[in-house]
Amino acid sequence: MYDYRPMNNFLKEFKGRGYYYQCTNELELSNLLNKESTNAYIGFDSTAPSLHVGSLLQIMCLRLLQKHGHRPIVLLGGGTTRIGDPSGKEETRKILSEKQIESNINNIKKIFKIFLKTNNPKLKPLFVNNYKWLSKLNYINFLRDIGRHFTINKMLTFDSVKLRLEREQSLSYMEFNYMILQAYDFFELNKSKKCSLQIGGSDQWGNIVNGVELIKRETGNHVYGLTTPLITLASGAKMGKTEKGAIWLNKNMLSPYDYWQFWRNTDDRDVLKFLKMFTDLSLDKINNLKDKNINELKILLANSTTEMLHGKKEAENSAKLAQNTFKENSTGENLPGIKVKNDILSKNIIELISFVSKDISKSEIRRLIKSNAIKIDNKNIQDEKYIVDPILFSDKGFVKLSIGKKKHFKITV
RNA sequence: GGAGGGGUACCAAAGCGGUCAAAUGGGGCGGGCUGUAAACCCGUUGACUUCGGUCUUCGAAGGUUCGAAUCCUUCCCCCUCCA
Repeated sequence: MYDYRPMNNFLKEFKGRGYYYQCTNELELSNLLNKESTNAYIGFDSTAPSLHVGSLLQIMCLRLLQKHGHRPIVLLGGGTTRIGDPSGKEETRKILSEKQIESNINNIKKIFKIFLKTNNPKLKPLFVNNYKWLSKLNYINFLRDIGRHFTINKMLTFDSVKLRLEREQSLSYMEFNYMILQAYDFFELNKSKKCSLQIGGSDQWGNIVNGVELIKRETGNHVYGLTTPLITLASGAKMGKTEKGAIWLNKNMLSPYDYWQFWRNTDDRDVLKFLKMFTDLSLDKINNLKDKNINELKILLANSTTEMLHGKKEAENSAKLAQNTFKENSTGENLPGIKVKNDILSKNIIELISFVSKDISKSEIRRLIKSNAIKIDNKNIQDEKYIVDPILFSDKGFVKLSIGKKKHFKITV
């Protein structure tokens, strides 16, 4: 029997933007979303004090959901963070202290408050912490009521488990239970928050399906799962972590300017894809942009993404700063300033750079100097013993230090 | 439990008594080209340095030796095959 009702708009856009990978029952889900405002959840890892760009796709899913009149539920896993998802992990994860997890969760919440801001009280994001219910579980009851729905035979076939076993890496009983707990989370949210949809990365498929089945068996409710593809860059690398470090979403961990730069430096081949995935620009509009100059598009991408996270003003400042730095080769007055004490300044250039960018070793600084990478006020410095002349400070009050072509600092005394 | 193979820098992988701070590839960084892209080319890639050198690294701890990543002993970990 065919159902000719049109596909739900959320799903349509979800697919159009490239978010779609798999769904447990697309047709039924489409009908449900057409019929009523639905609550949907995504769980986020709380092992770090911020989320990075790797989680952005998930966040965008919730944002899209909200745009289409459904309510996002953000699960910050105080409970499961204490255990650690074995999916994709080679080894057992370190266990964090409660205090750390609490503080992580609070920081991460800030990100969602930005992305999921709304005036409609019905669509406000719901924050839940699974520690609340997982910590109260009674072992015997849990085994009897929930555990009976899971067969070891099946659990052993899940990739997260299978891979570990195949490689003869140890998988603790604690981790083995992760998938059951995640299924239980969904069950709990279905019960208490009427949550009928779980979204996640494609690696979460197994965990999500478990939840869907558990709910069907326990309650007879039909709920759904939806997964997003793993985004790989044109270069083949995973998104989110560069060699310079993760692209964090919290301002205090990565400046808006660096965030802007991350997007500005997108590989040509990824630009349109990212515009669809990570901006609010309509798909029609993006399709019309195809022939535009690629660098214009990258700036558009950087502006849109930065504005969404850090606000219009920060986006504009970043764009302006980039313009100054790269196009006009300016003196750098808008650069983030770094205060340096006189005694460091009066030593030599190596000490100065070492102070400004403390993760570069002195040997490396020497190498950089030899390879023409260091500039003061756009002038190449070739002498290791160079000392910044105080006169340079006198007219504008600062000096621009450049390390390579992309790192620039405004040095003040 | 038995037999064998192995643990080397960010990763992969050579070296198997001195010439080893350790070949090669990937990655990173810097330079060139350009468009703050990709591709390509060149350089560089333990730390400190008064640029003469000095110090610390080859699973861990000991030992042999003028000298050890390389040989010996013990220990830890991983892999393959058999039971």
